[in-house]
Amino acid sequence: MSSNEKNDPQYNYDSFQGFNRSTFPFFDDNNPSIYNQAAAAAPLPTIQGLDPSNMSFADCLHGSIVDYNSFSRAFDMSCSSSDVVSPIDDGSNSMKIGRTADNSAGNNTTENPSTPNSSVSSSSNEGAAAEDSSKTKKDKKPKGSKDGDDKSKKVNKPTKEKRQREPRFAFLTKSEIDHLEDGYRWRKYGQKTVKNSSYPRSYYRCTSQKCGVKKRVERSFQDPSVVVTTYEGQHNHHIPTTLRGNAAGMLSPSILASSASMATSLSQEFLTSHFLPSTSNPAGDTNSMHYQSLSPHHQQQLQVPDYGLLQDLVSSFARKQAP
DNA sequence: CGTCTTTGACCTGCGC
DNA sequence: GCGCAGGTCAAAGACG
Repeated sequence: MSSNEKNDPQYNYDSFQGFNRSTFPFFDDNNPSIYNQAAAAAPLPTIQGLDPSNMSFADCLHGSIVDYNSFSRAFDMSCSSSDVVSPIDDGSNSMKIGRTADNSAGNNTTENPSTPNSSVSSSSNEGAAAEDSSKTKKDKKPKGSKDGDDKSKKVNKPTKEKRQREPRFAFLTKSEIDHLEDGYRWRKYGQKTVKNSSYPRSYYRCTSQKCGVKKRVERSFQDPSVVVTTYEGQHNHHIPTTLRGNAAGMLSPSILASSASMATSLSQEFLTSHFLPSTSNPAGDTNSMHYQSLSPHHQQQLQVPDYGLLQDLVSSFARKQAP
């Protein structure tokens, strides 16, 4: 955790990799859940450039379909205001994402080769780099070895190229479940305690080969009922069909439409989700991330599921979209 | 047996 | 340069 993150609640945030009505189940016109009904009480805006009927949350994560920026701009609802009080602005939950320097360097090393991020010019090389990186890492000394040479080998990667972060987006979810199903399969590869937080941060990686998407899951220190999920990178594959359980179908609009129970379950998880993207970065940094903050008004309402709040957010979005 | 989680060690980047 | 904190690795164990 860097001190600047403590001081700046608006963490650098990269381009928001997509959004659609299906991201929130109640955006799904076919979703019979009560949330959908509630949301239907007021017309929902159509997000520019999106086909709201044929995208899933996974599509959103896949991120190759839409212009993220349109949504990012749309949801830039409080970044410039003075009422920014992030529920994750306690330092404890802050990501180590204040790496604008890294990002601005425009280097490429690891991560998902499929990213459409135009800033990544050598995607193929990037993918290769990712594999090489993992190989070299695996070549490192066995645990417990004290050989200094091995230690140097462990860092057998290009040293001049700073690590480039994938586009990331985070959202808050009021849920008792830490690891929310999103349709993809994840392998947990690490867990760290976070400074000033009693809740650990878990690190997940997509289990699909050649898919370097990662995500971090942690609980908000200030509001333990809120799960902060941060995705990094974009999937270069479809949702696995061999998921255990029903995760693969949970986020498919068509299945949502045919399975009220699943839809309801999902809706509960996402009921109080708040996507907090922002493109307010004046430097146009494409590899940084802003954790958009909620206004006190919204924060207060975050305490309880409130359809009105969701509509509020949507309305705010609609206003932003209006010319 | 394959997959996933746990967990301590190690690496990296940043601020001082 | 040093220390801190975040991020990652990979062996070991758990689980189905």
